[in-house]
Amino acid sequence: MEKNTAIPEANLFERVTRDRPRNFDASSFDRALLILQRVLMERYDRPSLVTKIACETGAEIIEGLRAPGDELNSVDLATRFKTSRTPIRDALMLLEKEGLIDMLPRRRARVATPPIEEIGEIYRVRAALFETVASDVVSRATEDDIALLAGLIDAMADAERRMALPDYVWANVEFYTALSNIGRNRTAARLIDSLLLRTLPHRRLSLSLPGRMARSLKTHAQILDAVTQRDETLARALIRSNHLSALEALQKAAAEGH
Amino acid sequence: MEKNTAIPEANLFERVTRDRPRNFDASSFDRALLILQRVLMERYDRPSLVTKIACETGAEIIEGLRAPGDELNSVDLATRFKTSRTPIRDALMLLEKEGLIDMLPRRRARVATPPIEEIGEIYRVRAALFETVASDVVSRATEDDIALLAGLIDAMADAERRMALPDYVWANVEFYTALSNIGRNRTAARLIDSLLLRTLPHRRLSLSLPGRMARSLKTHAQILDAVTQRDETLARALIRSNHLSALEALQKAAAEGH
DNA sequence: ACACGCCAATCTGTCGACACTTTATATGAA
DNA sequence: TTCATATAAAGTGTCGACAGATTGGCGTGT
Repeated sequence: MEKNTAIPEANLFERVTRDRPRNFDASSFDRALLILQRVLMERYDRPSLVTKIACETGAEIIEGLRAPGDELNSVDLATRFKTSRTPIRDALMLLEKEGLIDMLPRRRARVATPPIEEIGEIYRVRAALFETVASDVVSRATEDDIALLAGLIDAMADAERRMALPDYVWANVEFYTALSNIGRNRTAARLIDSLLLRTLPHRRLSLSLPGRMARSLKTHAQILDAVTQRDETLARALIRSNHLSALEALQKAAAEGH
Repeated sequence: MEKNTAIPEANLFERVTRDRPRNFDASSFDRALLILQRVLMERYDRPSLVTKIACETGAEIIEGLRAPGDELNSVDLATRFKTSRTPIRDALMLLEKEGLIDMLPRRRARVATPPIEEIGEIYRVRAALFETVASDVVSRATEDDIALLAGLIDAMADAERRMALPDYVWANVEFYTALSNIGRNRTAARLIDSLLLRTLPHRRLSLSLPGRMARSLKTHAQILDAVTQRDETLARALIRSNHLSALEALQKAAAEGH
């Protein structure tokens, strides 16, 4: 965030999107935006100013454009989005509720730096939620649903072949989203999405370990099989297994790499 | 930060608490306040104006002082709490995130009226979360923890003997809170609390069915036994069973009674 | 009596302002 | 130099105001 103590020539802030770094992945950013819209707007259609700001800023966090610990200055944001600080404040409160930022009273908001054990909790809670979703999916999935899931597995396999990490991640997210939809449990889906948000900033770490992507793909294909064969127990076990290995990979990568 | 420019005859709103109905249960209200503080403040100590308003208003909803569908007028609230509308708005956004009220843009906030199937989702999701907590509890509970749980079971039994429905509910909540603490999974505990909030307004309906309280008590005693004997599978099954029977009772009561 | 549409009153979202706090900078002592 | 302190700069929470949207009542026509 540029201090820019000089007079803020309005033209500098003409566009809402900030200057993006060289390796900025626009399509990945848009995916992040989409998820955020789903989580933040909940009750569909509420294209308010506040949610727009929250989505944009949240996507910047998820995409790593803002690093953990970075400050979120409400007056800078206000000038950037050309509004007053009131909507900014509301948007930041939304992001805090989603665990993407921390707000302490009278202090600037900061991009969240979740302790490692919280990450573990998130994965385990998400696994538990997804197990119940899986039960519903197994009992309700239609032929069309299964075809849809199969298509997403193909997309994941394609990304894996190309070793395209961001593509794989988002195809994976789509797969889980599809499961959530098939399960028809809106409450569970909302919580799962919310938890997903908090783990997305770390996704690179988790999947970058050698062989992790291939293993993940294999497990997901097995999940699809289990659903197809209406094997609830197996589906649940696979979902749990995948979450726990993802967590394990993440912890390992965090321990050695970064 | 008293501006004090307000009208001097503000004496009418001197106390923040509104006029309570004849059957107002102050101790129950305080219990509700406590839970709300835990959920809304998350990061401990943040006794801001906003959270205070949110807790007070949320407790009014939980205690049934505001019926589902009731309007929450921000200017009325502002005069009542002797502040401007800005903190009121923030507080209402907090309550919306907890599912206690619905806010549509440009429309007045209303006390939430969750559809029956959402209640079902909440119970099932909560059951899933508590099952994972139960696993942790079984493996980590110390002798002291078990003694604490036993004490809470006694309190529940006492309330059941006296047929004191509110006392039973809050003892029950304390029991679950104790389990959450023993489980040491803050993420799960936070979500469980949040889901609890949404079901509390309906608690009377669920427990008022004849025999329901006795059955609930029995199940909880069994849960304690399972924890004592480190029987994870049984503990999980009992927790799930209790949630599902509570849901069933609620649906039945809703179908016939109200 | 009812439906429809206009009007006034009310309420919401946003704004700029202000007092107080936190953070950064400059100053001085060891 | 380094540390502590004072002072300036910047930021946050809250306020009152305003424009536009929403609500509910009133009259008109059928």
